[in-house]
Amino acid sequence: MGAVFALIDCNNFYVSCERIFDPRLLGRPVVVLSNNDGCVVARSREAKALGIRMGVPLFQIKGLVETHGVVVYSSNYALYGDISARVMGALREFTDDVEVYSIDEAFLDLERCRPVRPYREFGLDIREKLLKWTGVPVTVGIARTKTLAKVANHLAKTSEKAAGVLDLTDSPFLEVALERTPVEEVWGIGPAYAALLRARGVDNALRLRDMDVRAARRAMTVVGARLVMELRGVSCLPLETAPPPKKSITTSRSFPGAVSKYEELKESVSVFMTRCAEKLRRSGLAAGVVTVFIQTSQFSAGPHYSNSATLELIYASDSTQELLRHALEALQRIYRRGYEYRKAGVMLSGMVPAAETTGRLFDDETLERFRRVMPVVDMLNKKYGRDTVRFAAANPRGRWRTKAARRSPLYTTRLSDVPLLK
DNA sequence: TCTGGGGTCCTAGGACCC
DNA sequence: TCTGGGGTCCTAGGACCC
Repeated sequence: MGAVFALIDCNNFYVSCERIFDPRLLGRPVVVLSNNDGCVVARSREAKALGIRMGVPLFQIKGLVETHGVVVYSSNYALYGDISARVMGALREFTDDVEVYSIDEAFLDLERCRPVRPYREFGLDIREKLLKWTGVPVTVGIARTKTLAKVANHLAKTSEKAAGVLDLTDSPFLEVALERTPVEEVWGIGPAYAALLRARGVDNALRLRDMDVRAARRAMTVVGARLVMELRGVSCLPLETAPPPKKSITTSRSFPGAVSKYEELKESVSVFMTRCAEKLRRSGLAAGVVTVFIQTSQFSAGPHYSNSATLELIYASDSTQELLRHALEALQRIYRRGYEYRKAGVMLSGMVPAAETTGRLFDDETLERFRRVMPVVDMLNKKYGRDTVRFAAANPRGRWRTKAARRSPLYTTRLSDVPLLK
């Protein structure tokens, strides 16, 4: 018998994280904003009920926020990342076969959980224990393929009767479930494919399942063909318990206001490169390609400019110092005076395992010093806090710094922010 | 009138995910 | 005034090579 997939999805994850530490938020409309306090990226059930849509800019719902006392938070990724790790850790109490799919979702193979109880019972157990252990409410969808588990999860969220768990394995309800799932809700169908499918009368998951596979392939590449098979119960997407190595690492930010000066862009790009290099070393990788991009606002009326420069390194590196030099060279190439920049970013690619970096022809003493300094910097910053030791160019307090006016305390990751019991 | 053919690599763009 | 960030995969088409 094949796998039985359970998709565990945290409900309104960012909002749920905030609620753990401030129970007064229970029952109230709460939203969490994207970087720079720009758009809504998470909504409590009450906020959804007010008609606040995903991705809407904050300034467009100001009226609603005031009238209904919506509680607004800046995003607090340190907190969400930490809670996510706890949730995933809790899931591993049930089985080692956990695929961490995103910050708030995981797939499990229930066939490999012992003892095998009725799947629904198992799902209810997971739900109850996760709530008790982590404070995060979750929804569980169970089916014979990942795509069907997604469908089950989606339905479980909206059905009272499901009580947070829906098992569609060998279910007489399967066809009804598919029929009730609008085509755009299917995993892998975005706006473009949805429009294309609807134009052909394929408006729900059942019709998509019964679509000719070759037609699906023509319209949506092999991804679409695979998707149709998955809806038919033929598993094409296996559980991936070990994450594949990263192919690229990006750090980019929008600025809260216009940035025109080269010096300020240089500061921001230096900080972005520092963050990228930190992530790189944490993954045990070195990068052979550095890309820097800068752009003006896509919404402003003024003159637009957007450009990027990519540099290929002779030797892949994981040293902030070295990568920084290349990033600033790239920035110089694309910087033009007289524009109001609103966003910049750095991307690393061409990854190789750090341990396998090519030996250099002139492996001199200076280079060896470079190589030794980064682990020390990482260690100090881990112990005493980010940017305790940094390169002079990377000033994290510049005017370009991301706005986060309503961020909750770093409850779980900064000692001085840990809640006190009184 | 006819103007080689086939393989590989790279890139840009488009689609999707959370 | 104010509009996020970080990823992946697939394909077509051009460059290049023999």
